[in-house]
Amino acid sequence: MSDPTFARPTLEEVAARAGVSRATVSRVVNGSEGVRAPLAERVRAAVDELGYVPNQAARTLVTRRNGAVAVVVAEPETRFFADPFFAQQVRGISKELTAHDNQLVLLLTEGTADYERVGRYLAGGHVDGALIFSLHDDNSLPEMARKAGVATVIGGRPGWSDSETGPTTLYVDCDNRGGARDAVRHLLGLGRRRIAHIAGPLDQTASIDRLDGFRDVLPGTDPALIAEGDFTPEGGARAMTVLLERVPDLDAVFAASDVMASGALRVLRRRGLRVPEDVALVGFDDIVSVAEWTDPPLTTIRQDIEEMGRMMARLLLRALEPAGRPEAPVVLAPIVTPTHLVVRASA
Amino acid sequence: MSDPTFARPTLEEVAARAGVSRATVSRVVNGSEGVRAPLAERVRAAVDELGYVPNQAARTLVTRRNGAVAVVVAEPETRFFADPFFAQQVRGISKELTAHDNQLVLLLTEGTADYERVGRYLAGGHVDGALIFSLHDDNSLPEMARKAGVATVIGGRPGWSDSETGPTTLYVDCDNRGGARDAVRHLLGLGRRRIAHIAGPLDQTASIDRLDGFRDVLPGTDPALIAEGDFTPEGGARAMTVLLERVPDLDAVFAASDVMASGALRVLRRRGLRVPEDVALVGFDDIVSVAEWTDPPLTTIRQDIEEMGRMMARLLLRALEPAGRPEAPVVLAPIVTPTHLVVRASA
DNA sequence: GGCGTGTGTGAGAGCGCTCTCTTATTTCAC
DNA sequence: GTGAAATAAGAGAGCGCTCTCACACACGCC
Repeated sequence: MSDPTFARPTLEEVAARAGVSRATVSRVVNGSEGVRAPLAERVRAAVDELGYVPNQAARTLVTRRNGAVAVVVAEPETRFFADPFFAQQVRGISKELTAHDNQLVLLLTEGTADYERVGRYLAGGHVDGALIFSLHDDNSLPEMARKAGVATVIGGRPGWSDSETGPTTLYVDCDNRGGARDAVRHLLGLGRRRIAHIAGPLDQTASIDRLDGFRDVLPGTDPALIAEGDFTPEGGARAMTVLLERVPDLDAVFAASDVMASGALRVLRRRGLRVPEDVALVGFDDIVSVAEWTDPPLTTIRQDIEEMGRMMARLLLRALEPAGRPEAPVVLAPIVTPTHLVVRASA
Repeated sequence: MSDPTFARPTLEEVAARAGVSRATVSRVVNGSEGVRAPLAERVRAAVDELGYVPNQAARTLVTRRNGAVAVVVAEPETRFFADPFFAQQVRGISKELTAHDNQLVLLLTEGTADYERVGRYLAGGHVDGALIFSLHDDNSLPEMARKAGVATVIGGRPGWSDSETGPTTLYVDCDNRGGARDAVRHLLGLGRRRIAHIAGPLDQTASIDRLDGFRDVLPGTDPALIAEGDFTPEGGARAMTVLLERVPDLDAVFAASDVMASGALRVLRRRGLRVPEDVALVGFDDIVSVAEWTDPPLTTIRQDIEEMGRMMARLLLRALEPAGRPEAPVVLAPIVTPTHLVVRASA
């Protein structure tokens, strides 16, 4: 199958065929200046005839650039796959990366046992940079990347302060807190007064920030109106059940994700509660395949997930650029994207 | 960020520190025989002290092995991400690959324009093998891999015959046809007599095989009872709508995927039809996050998707092994895994 | 026509590793 | 104790590429 005698042409052979030196072929292949047109043409012809493709390993060995970026997902269990959120983000990353001729190396970890493997991989110089989704308040993965001298951008605001990890930890996140405020204000505007919150796991900054936004608008909310979920439909359902037990007359729910909102919706319907008449429901994320397809469709806080993935990739690529060009100093700073309310039928 | 002065130790430096030659260090690092214990110990100590990690590019340059496998997903649009099916499969692949110290390079294509890029990448010798999900009846991607001399395993039975692509096209698929037969027989056993089928897109072999299984049990079925979906909830809903228009008194539906079944379920409920009392519904795949969470939970045909991913990786890795060892000839053949009926509440 | 100046091309080192081949050392039979 | 066989360690070439530097050759100036 993988034919060991499968000989790819080398630079040397192309050079011989075109009657020039290796250096000249290299120049043409890499598009650098200073090769006279007719010569360049002859080289290109030789490249085509031989079907020459540069050997990346050899190139990497000397340039110390891989043209590859690792996407590290630290998710002990199924969440990476269950949640369309990651999927969309990876898609954005993939698009941006391939647009700049970079490859995406996917590193999934199952529990902290895999961290060492990831660390070794990053240190091995396989990739130029890393995009890390380090959920749960744990900075060991970014720390490894730092030690390995690999540029890093984190998905989501990290839960640790900068002083721990050096000057600037780059990350891309949406305005979770502001979005949550908008959600709650919308419910308030609808005349709802007993508003509950289904939070995400509170070891993640996204969950914390959304809860903080909720509290910004409704300070001093009865703790009975807040239940913690886990960003799964099941978790949303469980949290909804708990909330209804504690506060049977609640008239609105702000769920910290669409996926949890969909779980909550099932419970509400099973209890015979009408949405939005009896209970208004707002989600978060605007994951179309979820929010538009619940019954009724979800009012939610939209964040452009795919674009955030793109931004992560772009930020990393910029961090990777050689320092030069002082006339256009590269600004490297975390990015926080705006959110906005999308009103559908559920609230 | 990515510190250019970040100097990783080389073999040479480790050798100097341990007071041995480069070759000896290499032997120790690669675990080959013939280094006396005390020396090996000294080398290991030097490796640890210096934090030496082999440079993969240099290694690849001489061994012609990358320790990386490409996962190519040819899906013009959102399906890769919308459908948990791929996600689970990738997870299985990832597990198996990392267990054998191989990396997963994810290559997503958006339309055929990207094919060329993928072809170039495969030809560039970046990866040892490729796992291709080439949906739609199109063999240009596997063909590219073959031309590039890259070992390949396809996800799902390819739609072309072997004569087109040489001796053996390796693939892993489940017994779609047999599973479909089981589904329909189950409905028949429940006393249903007007059984409809929501098929997947019929340019994919999985859809065709499932339809064939349906027809095996119910030959000569009225074409009005068969509608084509697209493996999305929306498509399932549309197909269900069409079927109800054409055959208002149907009493059972076999959907070619759980995701489509969930769309169909919504339509049924909206029409006031009870499941399973009025219409029995069977899905396919047993995607837990879908099948267990519909209302009622779906009866479906289970295939072990993650395990299939593992098998793909394992098969590829075996194909990659050096030819040697005639005493244990490596058998390389497509794999078809069994399916089985999982009875829940919907039928 | 000699000399700088600039531009285009070639020669060659070297990236970090593996692996073959050679040399040094040990082991054991006689 | 000697020599052959077995084993351990080292020397060095070379994987395919980039990139610096030296060189060749054109041009315009005095």
